[in-house]
Amino acid sequence: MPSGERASVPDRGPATPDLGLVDALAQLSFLIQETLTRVAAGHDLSVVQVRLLGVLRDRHPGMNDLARLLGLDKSSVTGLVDRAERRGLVRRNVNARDRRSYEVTLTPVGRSLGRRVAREFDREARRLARGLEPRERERLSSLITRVLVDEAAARNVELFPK
Amino acid sequence: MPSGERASVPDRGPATPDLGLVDALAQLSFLIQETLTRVAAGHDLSVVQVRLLGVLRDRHPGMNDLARLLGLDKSSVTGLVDRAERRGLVRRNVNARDRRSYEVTLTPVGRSLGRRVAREFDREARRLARGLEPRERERLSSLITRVLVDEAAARNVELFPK
DNA sequence: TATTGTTATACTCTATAACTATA
DNA sequence: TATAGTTATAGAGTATAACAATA
Repeated sequence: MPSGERASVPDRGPATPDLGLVDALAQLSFLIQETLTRVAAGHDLSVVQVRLLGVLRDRHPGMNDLARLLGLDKSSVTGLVDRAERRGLVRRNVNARDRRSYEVTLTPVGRSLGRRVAREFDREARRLARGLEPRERERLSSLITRVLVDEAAARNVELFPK
Repeated sequence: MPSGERASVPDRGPATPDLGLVDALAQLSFLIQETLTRVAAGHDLSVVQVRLLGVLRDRHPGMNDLARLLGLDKSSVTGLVDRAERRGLVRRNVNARDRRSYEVTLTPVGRSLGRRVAREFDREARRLARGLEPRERERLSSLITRVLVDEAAARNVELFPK
């Protein structure tokens, strides 16, 4: 049930409007995805290609593992890796122990491109929160982390790697 | 500059881990989009089709306006509306005043489908925040709204319709 | 001429089903 | 047989460029 409370800080001009939790979450997610899409596009990458670079940063999975990690069918990953390989961002290395499978790894170019995109996204995302006080940013980060931790637990997945 | 603050509330079991603002925002946006994708897919809709139904809820724009509202090229909107029209969700009505353009409107079926999807997404989104106290949900909603209000202002766009 | 919309074309992303090669 | 991966195919979604019709 949506409660009708107003914000407790009375120093925000007219009325401190609120979108409500659901609309706020939805619109925020579009804003973040749009930001990521824009940053990625600046390097001729799609969001899923950026995810691929991110997943490979500290892993060298096979195509099947990659499919699981990205939540895609393995046949989708074939094309994804094809295109990234054509651009010299990743490599399929033969796996000596199981000749059916590969080890997909980042090339130096892919790694550095991934880093650059991550850095830019970091900057843009912080820019979006520039209107919040440091304490508020902490609170926001903490509340969102709580939501993500709960969901990870519900899915029996670990949110914090290593 | 990334500040190194730890969470200030010391009452969460082991250590109150925090993803940091940027990762939290990114992962949250993927979680929300995944949720929306799943709900939409349950009705054989894509996220952009859901957005189309949403945009048409209280508007009857032309194809060009629609392109602007959705942030797409008008040629992309042609296919989008084609597919929705084929399914009986929207209609292209001739515009008597300008015979070059249409008025795109929801059919009753499209309107009711949009409502159903919105209701389901609402439920799922609330479910994601079920681990937060009511006061915390308010705070989260308020902080996100602040971010969105600031960004809307920066873009000179109005966030609250009507 | 300018605007509204479509068409032609091309590419990415995605899935399902059938296939190959290896285990 | 079971698993890892690819191929064939199909379709959504997107953009650019060229076009038609209307203003």
